Amino acid sequence: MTTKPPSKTKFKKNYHHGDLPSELLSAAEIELSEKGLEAFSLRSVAKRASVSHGAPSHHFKDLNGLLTALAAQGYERLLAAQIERQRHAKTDPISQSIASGLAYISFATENPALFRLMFSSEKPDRNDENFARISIATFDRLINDIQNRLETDPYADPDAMKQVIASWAMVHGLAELMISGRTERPLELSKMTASEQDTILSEILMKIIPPIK
Amino acid sequence: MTTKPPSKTKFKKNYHHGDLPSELLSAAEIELSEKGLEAFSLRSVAKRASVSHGAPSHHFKDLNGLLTALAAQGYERLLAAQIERQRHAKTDPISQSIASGLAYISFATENPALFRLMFSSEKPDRNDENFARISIATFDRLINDIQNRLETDPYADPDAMKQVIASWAMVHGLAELMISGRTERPLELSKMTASEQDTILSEILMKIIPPIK
DNA sequence: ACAACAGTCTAGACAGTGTCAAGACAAAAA
DNA sequence: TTTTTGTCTTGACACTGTCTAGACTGTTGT
Repeated sequence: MTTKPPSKTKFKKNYHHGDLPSELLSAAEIELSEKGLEAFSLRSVAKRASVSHGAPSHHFKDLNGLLTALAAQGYERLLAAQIERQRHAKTDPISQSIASGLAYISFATENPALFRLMFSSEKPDRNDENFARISIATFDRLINDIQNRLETDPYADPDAMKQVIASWAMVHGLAELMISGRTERPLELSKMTASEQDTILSEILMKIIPPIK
Repeated sequence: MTTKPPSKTKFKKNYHHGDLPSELLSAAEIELSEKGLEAFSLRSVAKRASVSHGAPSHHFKDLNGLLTALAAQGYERLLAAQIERQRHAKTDPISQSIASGLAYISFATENPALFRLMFSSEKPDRNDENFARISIATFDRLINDIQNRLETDPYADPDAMKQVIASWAMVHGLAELMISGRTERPLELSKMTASEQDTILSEILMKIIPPIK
């Protein structure tokens, strides 16, 4: 079983050093996507990173601490995906909103366990500085998109804020229903190509775009 | 500690009998709402029902088996709450739809852990007969509501089906965002009375109602 | 009436979990 | 070189879900 040499050589990985924190994070992400949130285990993560079960505690306070960091990293990727998708979309406000929504949904369907960790779990510590900052940034970006579309500041105009919440709820709910398999029966998205799916999803999302004002 | 008499008397609860299954279910529901889904434990449920840790297995296959039954029971209550709320609402199709949505949201905020178990967890067995039947019934009721509103059959009219999904996603997403505390900062619902909240929520839900056709 | 049975619950064991304390080890600082 | 600091391992603890064997109760069959 001990195929690994005694690591006497300085070339070998290391005793410390090797950036264990980020190694643990990527191991955790793989574990999360393979086993799902509810079967996620800190000890498996440590094992996957070829490290003892007690090692993670020196870099993350807790199991929840690691999950908090993982979730924060997820928000960064979600945000990046939205920006990237908007870059390739038309520049009018509606196209930009749709692009953002489609990216949100893609992120959810491609990383369902991570998405649940970010939005539907009580495990991440919402008071964590990093987590709070980045998750609020996601919301602020949404506010900004809608502000461009409606040409009013949602924080000043209550009806605009309702539109913001409605839009977010719509996108978020659609993502949740999709990753829990509830749209498959009525929509049969799995029988379509990716671009056909985008078309359908865009049409659904358009339902929340107010008619020409 | 053993304040309980040896239960030699036939009056005392029992050895068997006493409808342990339903006693376990209600104990489970209390545990679920007190500790949350992620800290839920089968052994605590057994303890709360004053029964040994092995007892539940004779009535529910699994931990997941018990949670499946609990979730199914949740769907029944959700459906009942919607029907009840619609009974007290105006009879026009739009008021009926809004009433159904508000009941959905109330259910979620009053039973957040149960709601998550029903919709955002992989623990319940979706192939369970009872679970599948009742969860589909919930969706069918939604279909029916929208059918009344649009006067077309969503299964025949793709655009109507998109409207169905959009409406469901909206309500579901709003519920999810609320129970994860994400609407508090923008809406400050906790500072309002229940009826004020209903007004705001209704206005948000109205955003998905298509304009007079 | 008594015996056999089926249903119900208990009790103990097992592997797995997260967390904590004590120690071993390597690299940097003195 | 010695000390100190940061890093990781190891073992223990209480807890989890599941399985097995057995004890007890109530019913059925004769």
